[in-house]
Amino acid sequence: MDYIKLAATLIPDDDLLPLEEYEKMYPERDVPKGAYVTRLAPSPTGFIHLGNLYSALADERIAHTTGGIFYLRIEDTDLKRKVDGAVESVIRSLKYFGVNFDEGAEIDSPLNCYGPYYQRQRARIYRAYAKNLIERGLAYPCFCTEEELDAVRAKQSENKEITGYYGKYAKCRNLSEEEIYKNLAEKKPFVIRLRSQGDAANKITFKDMIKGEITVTENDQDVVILKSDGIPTYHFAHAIDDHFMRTTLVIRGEEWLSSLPIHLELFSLLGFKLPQYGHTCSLMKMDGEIKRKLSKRKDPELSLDFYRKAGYYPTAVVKYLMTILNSNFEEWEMKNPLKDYREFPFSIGKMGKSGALFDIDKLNDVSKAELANLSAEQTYDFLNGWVREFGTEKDKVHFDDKQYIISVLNLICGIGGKKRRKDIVRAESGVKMLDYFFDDTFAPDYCYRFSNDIVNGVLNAFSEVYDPADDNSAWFAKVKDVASQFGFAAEMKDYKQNPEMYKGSVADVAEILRIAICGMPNSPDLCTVMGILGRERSLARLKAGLR
RNA sequence: GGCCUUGUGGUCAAGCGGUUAAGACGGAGCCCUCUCAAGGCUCAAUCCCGGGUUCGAUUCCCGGCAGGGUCACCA
Repeated sequence: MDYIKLAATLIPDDDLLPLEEYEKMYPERDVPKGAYVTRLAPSPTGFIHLGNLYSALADERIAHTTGGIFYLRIEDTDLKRKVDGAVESVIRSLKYFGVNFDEGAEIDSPLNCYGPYYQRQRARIYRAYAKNLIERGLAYPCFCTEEELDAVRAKQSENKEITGYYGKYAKCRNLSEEEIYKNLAEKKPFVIRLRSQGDAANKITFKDMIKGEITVTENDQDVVILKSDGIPTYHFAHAIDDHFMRTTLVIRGEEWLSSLPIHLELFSLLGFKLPQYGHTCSLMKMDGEIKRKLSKRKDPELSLDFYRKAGYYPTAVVKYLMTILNSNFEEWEMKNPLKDYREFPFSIGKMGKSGALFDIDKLNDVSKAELANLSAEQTYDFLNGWVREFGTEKDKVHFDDKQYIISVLNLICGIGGKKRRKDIVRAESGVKMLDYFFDDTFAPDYCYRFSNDIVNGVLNAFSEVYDPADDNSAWFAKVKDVASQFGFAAEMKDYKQNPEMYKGSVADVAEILRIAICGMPNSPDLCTVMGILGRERSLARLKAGLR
C-alpha cells in the first residue's frame, strides 16, 4: 500500500513543518543537572480540587527543590467538557495555596518558549506526527461506528475476552487500499488509530518513581490517536507535549497506570526519549464501611472552595498535604518550627504507595497550630479577609473596629501570655467565637447549675464590688469573697478536702459569673473578658443574667 | 471477570531478617487550673491469613483473603 499517498489524503494539511523543525523549535531545556521539569496538565472541565492540589504540590516541590521548572498545560482536547474561566480558576486557586507556576497557559513569563500551552492550539504538531506515523505504516484510518464498537465490546465481554480494538477485532487495521478510498469517497467519518506493534504476551518491568518496580503488559491495542474531529486523544497529546515541552518527570494519578503501556509504545514509535513517571495514589475517604476515592461529585471536602469558605488557613491545608506526601515532613517540622515548609527536603521516593484516607481531624490540628503562629495583627488580617468574603453583615461591622477585635484576639489567642492558646481552628468557627464580645450577636444560654436564689445573690453581690480597675488577682480575690459569702469554698484545696462542707467551690461561682457575662460556661480568662467589654456592658450583663 | 497494584494500632505512618515495633492525629486518664483551651505526664490500641526459606520472619518466596485502580473517538 502507498502509505505516503494515504497520509497525504488523510491529512492533507499543507501548513505542517518537517519533523526536525519541531525538535529545533523546542530544544532540550537548559536546567541544572538533577533538576526536574514537571507540569500540571488539567482539563478545563470545572474546578480544581484537593487531589489536584495534592499532585500540584508534589510537582511544584520537586521542580523547585531541584532548581527545575513547573509549568501549566491545559488539556482541552475534549470540547464537550470545557468550562469557561476554568484556567484562571486553576491558577487563582493554586496561588491561594502558595503553588505557583514558572511558565505555561495564562502565566506571564519570559520562559514561555515551549507553547502554545493549550492543546487545541497545538493541532499542527499532532497532525504532523500523526501523518508521519501513517506514512510509516504505523497508523491507519478506522471507519468503525460507535455502534459497531459497542457491539464488539459487548461480544468480547460476553466471551470473557479482553475488550478493545486489537488483533482480529481490529477490523480496519487491514482494510485494502480500495476499501479505504471507497469509504473516504463516501465521506465516512474516520479516526486515526495506532497500528500497535506490541504483543500482550510480553511483560515489561517498569520503574515508577513513586510505586517502584511494576510489571506492565506490552500494549497491543490499536488505540485512537486522532479523533474524527482531528483532535488528538490524551495518549497521543501526552507523548507529543511532554516530549516537546521537555518534561522530565510526569507526575499523575495512578488511574493512568493502566494506560502506561500505550504511552510506552507511543514514545518508542515516535522516537522520543521516555520521561520519568511518578504515579500518585489517590486521596480516599470512608463512605460508611467502604473506603473509596474522594469524588468530586459526592464529597464537598474535595473542592478547594470548601476550604476557603470554611476558612482554613491556606498554609495549613498545604502542610496537611505535605504530611501525606512525605511522611517525614511532620518530624522535620517539629525540629524546625520556624522554617518555611519550602525548606523541607522534599523527596519523591518517600511518597506513599497506597491511598491515604483523608483525615479532617488531622487537618484541624495542623490548622490550629498554624494559626497559633500568627500575631494578633496577622490573625486579624486573615479573619478579616474571610469575613469580607463569607461573613455576615454583622461580622463585617464588627470587623470594622480593628482595635477592638485585636484586643479580643490578644485574649483569645493568649498572645503575650505564657501559653499561646490554640482556639481558632479556621476562620468560620473563629469568627463565631467572637460573637459574645458584641451585644448584637451575644446569644446567652443561661444554663446555671444552681438555684435562682444563689445565682441572683452571686450576681448582685459581685456587681456591687466589681471595679474595672482591678487587676487579675484583685478581681479574683473578690470572686473568692463572694464565694465565701454564699457558702462556697474560696480555695479549691479546701473544697477538695471537704466537699460536703460547701455548696461548691469558687470555680462554681466563677461559672455563674461566666454564664452571665459570656452566655456560656466556658471562655478564656473572665477578668480580661470583662475588661474588654468594659464596665457598662459587664454590669448590664450581670444584671441581665439574673433569674 | 482480565490485567495492574496495596495490605504495620481507629487514621497517617517509621522500621525492610534478630527492635521493649518510632512518631503524629484521634481516644482515655492524671497534673496544672476560676471554666474552656493550651501545655506537661501516663495509658490503651497494630505487623491480613496460611504455607514455606531461615537458627530466627512484620521484614524474603508462594498461595489465599481483603482493599484500590483500570478496561471510551474522557482526561
